[in-house]
Amino acid sequence: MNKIPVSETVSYLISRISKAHRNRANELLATLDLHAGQELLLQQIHQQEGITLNELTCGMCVSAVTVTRTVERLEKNGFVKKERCTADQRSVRVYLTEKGKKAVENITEKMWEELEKETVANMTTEERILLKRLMMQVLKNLT
Amino acid sequence: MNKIPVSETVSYLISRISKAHRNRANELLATLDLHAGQELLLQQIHQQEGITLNELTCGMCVSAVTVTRTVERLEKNGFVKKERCTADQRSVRVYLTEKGKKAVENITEKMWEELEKETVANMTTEERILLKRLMMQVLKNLT
DNA sequence: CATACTTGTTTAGCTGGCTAATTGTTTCTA
DNA sequence: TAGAAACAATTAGCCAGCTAAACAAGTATG
Repeated sequence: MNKIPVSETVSYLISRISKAHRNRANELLATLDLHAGQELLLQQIHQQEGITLNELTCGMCVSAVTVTRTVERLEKNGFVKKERCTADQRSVRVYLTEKGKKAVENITEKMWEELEKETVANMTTEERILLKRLMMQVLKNLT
Repeated sequence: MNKIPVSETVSYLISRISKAHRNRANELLATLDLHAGQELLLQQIHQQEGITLNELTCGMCVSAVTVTRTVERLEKNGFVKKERCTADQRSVRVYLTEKGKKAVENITEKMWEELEKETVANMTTEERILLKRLMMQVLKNLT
C-alpha cells in the first residue's frame, strides 16, 4: 500500500466529521434543553420503558459510568424517573416522565430530521444509499 | 420525503461510528501516552513549528479553550514547549520537544495506519475512493 | 450454612469538548 | 495622545466519555 497523507484517509475524515456533526447536534438539542449523547438514551428508554441501566449500557456502546451519570442528570432535569427493581434489588429501572415523552417526539422532529437533511445535502438518492451501505461496513469493522 | 427510522439515517451512523472510532483511536494512542484529540494538535504543530495557539484554534475546528488546556497538558507531559511571542506579547508559540517529534512519527505509524486499515477493511479500492468522496461532501455540508 | 464468585451500580479521578466572562496587549481613531 | 475597539489567551464551570476501584445484592458451591 502506498503511503497516503493522513489528511486523505477515511479515518481523518471520520475525526473531522465527528466534531462537526456533534457540534451541530448540540446546537439543535440546545433548543430542547438537552446535550448530545442524551438523545440516544432518551430514545432507548422510549423504546423500552422500565429498561435497566445495565441494559442501557449494553445497547448503547457506552460505559456503565456514563449511563449512571447521564440518567442522574436527566432525572434532575425532569426527563426521566428512576426506580429500584423490586425483583432484583441491584437493578435500577428508568421511565420517561411526561416531559421526557414530549422531548423524545421533539428529538426526532427538531434534531434528527434537520440534521439528516443537512448531512446528506447535495447528494443523489443513489449516493445516499451507497454512503449508508459503506458506513455500515465501517461500523461493523470498528465494533 | 418518507419517514425513515432514525437508526437508518446517515446521522445515526455517524454518531455510532464516531464513538467506535474514537474508542479505537484511544486504545492505539494509549500505547504512546496520548489521548484522542492530542494527536491532531501534535501533527499540526509538527507541520508548523512555532505555531500560535490562535492559529491552532483556527486550523483545528476546536475552541480556543480546548487548545489552551490541551497544550498545557502536552507541555506537562513533555511533548511540547510554550513560549511568549516576542513581537506580539499576546500570542503564545508552541514547539515540539524531542519527545514530541518522536511521538509524531509514532502517531502515523502506530495509529493512523492501523486505524485506517481496520476502518476500511473488507472494501474494494473503488469503494474506498467513493466513500472518501461522499464523506468529503458530508464534511463540507456540516461546516 | 457460610464463604466465594458474579453482577449491577456507584464513586473518584482523569480526558476532550463547549460557552461566558476576564485579563492583558495591540491597534485604531477621535 | 488618550480612550475605545479588537484580539489572544486564560479562568471558571458545565457537558460526555473513559478506567479503576468500591459497594451491595444475588447466586453458586464446598
